[in-house]
Amino acid sequence: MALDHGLDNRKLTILQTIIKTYLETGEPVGSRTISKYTDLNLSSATIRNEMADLEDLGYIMQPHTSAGRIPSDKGYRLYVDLLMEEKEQEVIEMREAMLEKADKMDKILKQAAKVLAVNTNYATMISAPTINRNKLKFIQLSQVDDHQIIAVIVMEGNIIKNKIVTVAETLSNEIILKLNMLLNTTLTGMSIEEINLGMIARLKEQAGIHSEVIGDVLDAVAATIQLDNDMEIYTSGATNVFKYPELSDNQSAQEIINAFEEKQLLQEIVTQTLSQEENKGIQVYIGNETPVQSMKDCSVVTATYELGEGMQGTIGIIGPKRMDYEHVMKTLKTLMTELDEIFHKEE
Amino acid sequence: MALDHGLDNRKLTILQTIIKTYLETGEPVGSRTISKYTDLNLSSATIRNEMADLEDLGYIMQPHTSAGRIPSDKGYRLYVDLLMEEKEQEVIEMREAMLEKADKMDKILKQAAKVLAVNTNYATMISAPTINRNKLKFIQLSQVDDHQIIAVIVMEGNIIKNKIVTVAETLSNEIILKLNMLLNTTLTGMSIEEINLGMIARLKEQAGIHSEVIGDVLDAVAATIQLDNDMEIYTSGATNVFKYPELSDNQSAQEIINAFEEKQLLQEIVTQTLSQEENKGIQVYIGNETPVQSMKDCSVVTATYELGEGMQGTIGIIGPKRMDYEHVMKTLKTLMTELDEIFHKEE
DNA sequence: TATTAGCACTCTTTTATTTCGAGTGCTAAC
DNA sequence: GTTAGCACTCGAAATAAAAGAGTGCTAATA
Repeated sequence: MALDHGLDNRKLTILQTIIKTYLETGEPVGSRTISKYTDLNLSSATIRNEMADLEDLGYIMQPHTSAGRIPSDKGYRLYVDLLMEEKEQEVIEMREAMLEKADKMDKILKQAAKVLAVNTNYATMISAPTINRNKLKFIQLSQVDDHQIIAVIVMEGNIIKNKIVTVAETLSNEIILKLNMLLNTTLTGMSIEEINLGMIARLKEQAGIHSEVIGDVLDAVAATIQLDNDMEIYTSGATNVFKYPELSDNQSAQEIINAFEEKQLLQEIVTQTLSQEENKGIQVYIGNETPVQSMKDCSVVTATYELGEGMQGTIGIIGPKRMDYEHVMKTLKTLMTELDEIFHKEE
Repeated sequence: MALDHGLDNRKLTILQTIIKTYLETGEPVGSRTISKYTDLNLSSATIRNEMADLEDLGYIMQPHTSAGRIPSDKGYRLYVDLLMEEKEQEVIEMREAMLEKADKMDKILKQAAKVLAVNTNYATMISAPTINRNKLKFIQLSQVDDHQIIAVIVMEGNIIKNKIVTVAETLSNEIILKLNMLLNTTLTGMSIEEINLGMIARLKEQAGIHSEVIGDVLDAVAATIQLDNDMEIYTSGATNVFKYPELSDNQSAQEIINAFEEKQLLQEIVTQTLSQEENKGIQVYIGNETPVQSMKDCSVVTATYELGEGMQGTIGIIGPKRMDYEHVMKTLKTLMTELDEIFHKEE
């Protein structure tokens, strides 16, 4: 689709030049610079006229009179939308770096976040896939000692959770064996959403005198699996924000880094991203568009990756508004592909 | 023991006043301030003479001529050593805050770090107990699917580790049962250190045709348990460093926060702390005394907590050199006690 | 002999003033 | 429609001046 901005080619070129230059330098861009670095062959005066127009249209702004222009959020938005149109791909040797140390999913993701941060020079986050609709693959109770049972739950994708349940009575081996059989035959292949009260009631019934234990265990299982319980989020490169004066100055650095430490706020970004219906691709939040107020001076680029069966996680990059969108989007796409392949091969 | 500084009472009072005042204000302390705020009833001139002496002795220093004095590392050291002598305790309602959300150890520790950070306004870290000498409580293999076995390992203190092992051949239920028996009878109650090659050889022998599996599994177990693999470290309040101008200014903030994100360096502090023989108590590293160079402008206070059986972890507080040592040490002691009790009750 | 008042001196911090230059908007000419 | 030219604006950097906090030293004092 062609984008519906009311700009002729020349204005567009000028706008793009302003943005690109500003991305590099971080300094307001003046008319002379543009007249020199485009092949439009226009004098600075002409450029000035066009810039005045662009400012009227809201695409650029002046920090103060007699300064050059910087892109407004609207300007960035147009730029990004234009970028989105040209789909490109280019595989780099990310995978190597990622697989090197990776054996389990959490390590892969941790590593991916780091690779991404180093690669882009921005702060990055990756959320582990939410397992809401993910299926139970295997569940096992084992007696640890007289009053403690450990429940190990393996989900599709080899995500492992465990939980220690304290029970009042000591259970014999046979009983535990029976409970395991019962749990596995009933629950294996089900998603968390599908395990409802009726099913639990039926299970309890079948468990007979041990219905209490089953209840406790199921509660524990549910609690353990529950995604909102603790959505794992891996981050890296938070200190990259110091590389951009416009972020490191004020207390914005503090706010951003705090968000990265507490992870509470990052979670909101994830939730927001996953809730978008057409989330196949990449989303860009510029300035105030971000779901999290403390990042209103940043841009946030997110992407969703799939593990099949409705399992999906989010990758996010947080940087200054003058982020190198082109590079970021390309890198993100690559990473998504890589993750897809790694996880599908692993399984 | 009385400390062996060569200071008379008056000098000591003056030094302490300088330090305390500086802790509060962060500004160099002048002679007039001291003459006013002590009950020594001395004029500023006299104080000045004493201060000149103290400076000669290396306890205080001037940032520049005609500024007040600030404590030197040596001055802090004396102050801290004096504090160490007066043992105090005071139980506050930390436990509530900590137990509220805590069900597993990692959550308790995470929460503890947070509570501590909020309580002190410094950056905090807690390392999960290293399980080097910790004993195996229970081990269980389960078949997840045709070619994958999950090994769940429970250590003393209910620390749970798991690992998926891929096997070439499909194993029958009976065989897995047998292997479980074998592993548990042989290994339960042993510490990681005690599991040596001879034992592994014997196990393999007993496993007969499945010796290969046993070997793989044991390797996995060893790898999983190995502490250097990944020492878990929980942190909180890294952004507290912004509260102290002397840390937030330069790039020191960046370095510290980076250390907190990467955790690599924090690990060194932990290792260092745990390697001290007389580590029962609290250790204070002032400025250059710290094991980690990037924290040379900070003070690091560490404490060791015990979970019995040689399992121990470290709690650390990182803040400016003008840290409120008194409060920190008191809080740390309380927290240690709390942790001890919580863990010993839980078990 | 220990303490103190007094004073000149030092060095940072703050504030005010100046200068410089990048960039603009406007006008008039091409 | 484009451009050269010019006066004007405003921030940033440079410079200068003033203020203040604190010291070290000397000489007087108890």
